[in-house]
Amino acid sequence: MNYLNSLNSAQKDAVENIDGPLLVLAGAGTGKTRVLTTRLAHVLNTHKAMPGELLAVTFTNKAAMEMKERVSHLMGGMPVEGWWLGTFHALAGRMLRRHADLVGLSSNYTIIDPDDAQRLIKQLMEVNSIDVKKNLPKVAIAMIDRWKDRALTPDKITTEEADDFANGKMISLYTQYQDRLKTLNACDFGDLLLHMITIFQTHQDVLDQYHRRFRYIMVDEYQDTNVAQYLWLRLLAQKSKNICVVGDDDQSIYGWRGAEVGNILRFEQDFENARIIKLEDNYRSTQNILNAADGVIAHNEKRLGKTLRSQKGTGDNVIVHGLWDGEAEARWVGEQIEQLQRQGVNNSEMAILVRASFMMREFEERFITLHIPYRVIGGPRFYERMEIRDALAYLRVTAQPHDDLALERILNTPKRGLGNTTVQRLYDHARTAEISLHESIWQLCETDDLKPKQRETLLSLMKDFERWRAAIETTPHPELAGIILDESGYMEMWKADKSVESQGRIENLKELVSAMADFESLAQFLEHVALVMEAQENDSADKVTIMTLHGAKGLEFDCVFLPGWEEGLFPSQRSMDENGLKGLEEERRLAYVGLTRARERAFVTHVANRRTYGNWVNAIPSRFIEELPEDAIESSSDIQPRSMHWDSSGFNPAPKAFIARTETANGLKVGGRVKHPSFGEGTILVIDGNKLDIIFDRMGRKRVLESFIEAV
DNA sequence: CCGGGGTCCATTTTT
DNA sequence: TGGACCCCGG
Repeated sequence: MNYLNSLNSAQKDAVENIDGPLLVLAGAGTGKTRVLTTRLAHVLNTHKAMPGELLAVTFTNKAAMEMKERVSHLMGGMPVEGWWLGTFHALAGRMLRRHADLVGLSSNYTIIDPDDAQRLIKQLMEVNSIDVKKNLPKVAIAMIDRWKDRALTPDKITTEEADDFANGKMISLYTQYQDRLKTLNACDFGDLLLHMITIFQTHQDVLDQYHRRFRYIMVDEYQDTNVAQYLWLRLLAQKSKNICVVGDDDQSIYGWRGAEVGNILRFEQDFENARIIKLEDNYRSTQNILNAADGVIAHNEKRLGKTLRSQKGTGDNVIVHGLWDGEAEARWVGEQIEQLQRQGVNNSEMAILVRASFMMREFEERFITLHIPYRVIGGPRFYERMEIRDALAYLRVTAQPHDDLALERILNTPKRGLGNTTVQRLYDHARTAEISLHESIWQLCETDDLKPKQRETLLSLMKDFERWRAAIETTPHPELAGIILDESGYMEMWKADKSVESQGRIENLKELVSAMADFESLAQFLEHVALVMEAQENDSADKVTIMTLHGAKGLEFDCVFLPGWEEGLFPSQRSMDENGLKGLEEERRLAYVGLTRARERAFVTHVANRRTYGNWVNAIPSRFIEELPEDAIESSSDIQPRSMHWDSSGFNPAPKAFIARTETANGLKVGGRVKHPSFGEGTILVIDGNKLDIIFDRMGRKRVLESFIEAV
């Protein structure tokens, strides 16, 4: 097989060891994806299994898509439809469609998104007279999510675990939440796995069916699995024992979301006669970068341990640089970027990886003034946008009348005069009669509980939905979606809207409608959208990337900037307070992930003064900086020794006097209309020396240099 | 149904 | 510091 020739011996070993449990411990940049895809192709090529007999699991849709493409390519363009290759959630969801009745759902159940889940728990908390200000619904839903991560159904929660939150009613709330979901014929993300585990544990015949089907199981990013995912895999693998997991314990950074590093650390004990193959040849980074990363991660106690060997040579030292404050840091990074540009590095080969998103703004502002093109990763996703969620709600109610959450969302959108009082009355009736909102509306419209105006509006809306529903059979679904958005007045609402964003929203809606054409039916589209819909990145321009360290996992760049390496920020204080040593070790893994994203150059910075929540605080360099091996780094600092004298009070004056003015030397005034060569027109908000804060009509608020601005 | 003003609060977020 | 949320007055 010629595809084996390009692999090193450890990789080849991992590809050819097909039977029995196998852990591939794949360090950063050691060709993990390549091993996984080649192995899959190898199983097929050696006729050990047919495509339908393989189960391949990833965490992200992106990873799943990439894997499909690469395997298909290796197999000479073999079609991948119908393969059991996807995310945990997509695969479990697909199984659950077939067996939904075993957990009291019907197969057309809806998958609710985190936003709906939060609204649902909030409603329940209010019904239970829990003060939702003191007990944030966000926290309640997080508790439930964490329980689900550990495969704990309400009956398995101990009083101790539920603690005092929500007047000690969390267990009951969890039960009510699950009941409510069942009534709604809905699942949240965690349920997809949890229900399947329940089914496997209570219906041996169903489990047998999958045992017969799946001869080989492969799992990517195993270090990020939670208990539920682990149990699901274990149940599926217990017969064939042919399970191959790939991962890196040093890159486990989602513990706060329920991931258990323990799963990968324990693999040998969990699966008898398991083999471990370590991939330690690194094809990505220079040895200096690897030494730096290794020096940091070596301080962690709980790890399997491996040492990366660069196949690229020593390279440059990792730069460590201290600066006065965040502004100086952004300025310095900007200068380095300009210098690298002059050396011929593409913008798209440079990235700023921050610990927390609030740190992004300072870089954005600086890049705007310097005209460095950049892209921020981590804004709201396509399907999280208001207009998309609204449109989906219309489609969901059309497809499934009893989807209460969707119906509630659009009942008064666009405004129809159905205010809070009406909705509350409908809900009260629904609850007492134990019926859905949809039924409740029909019933109440036959009484005179509601005012005639509301009754008419509701009846007309319900008739609209009936009409659209009837059209599902006869009208192609993208066309139907267009009709719905039109006839409901939703599209009109945005067309009439004069705000800056409305044009973008209309375009998003059009994009949604055209995206539907890729699916066979409305139902199939809705199934897909809940789990998979992503913002399409049609932005191929050459830009510097600004993103969080978490977002950067799996990516690589020539040059990586790692700002904010300060105690309290990185490692994050909260992480350490809440999770102690475990938290600190996860932060350290984050540092490891950050450094190993770099191919050629890495720049670590820290500042002496960081502004957080509006006040200035002194900062000391992160302990991770001390952990960097001296001979792999080159250290310098702009911080004047003088600055060390006035610390400790916690209340320092701002580093620079800020004198507010209302007019610039050239006569531009606050409130005046101006024009910028790349951002278009806007209004001056604040004047700060030669810098202006301007609200641009199309781009929002930005800080720019006066020299680029002219009055309109 | 809207906007003004006060208050409270702050990480990371694959599905 | 600034954004999200809520209450109240028009």
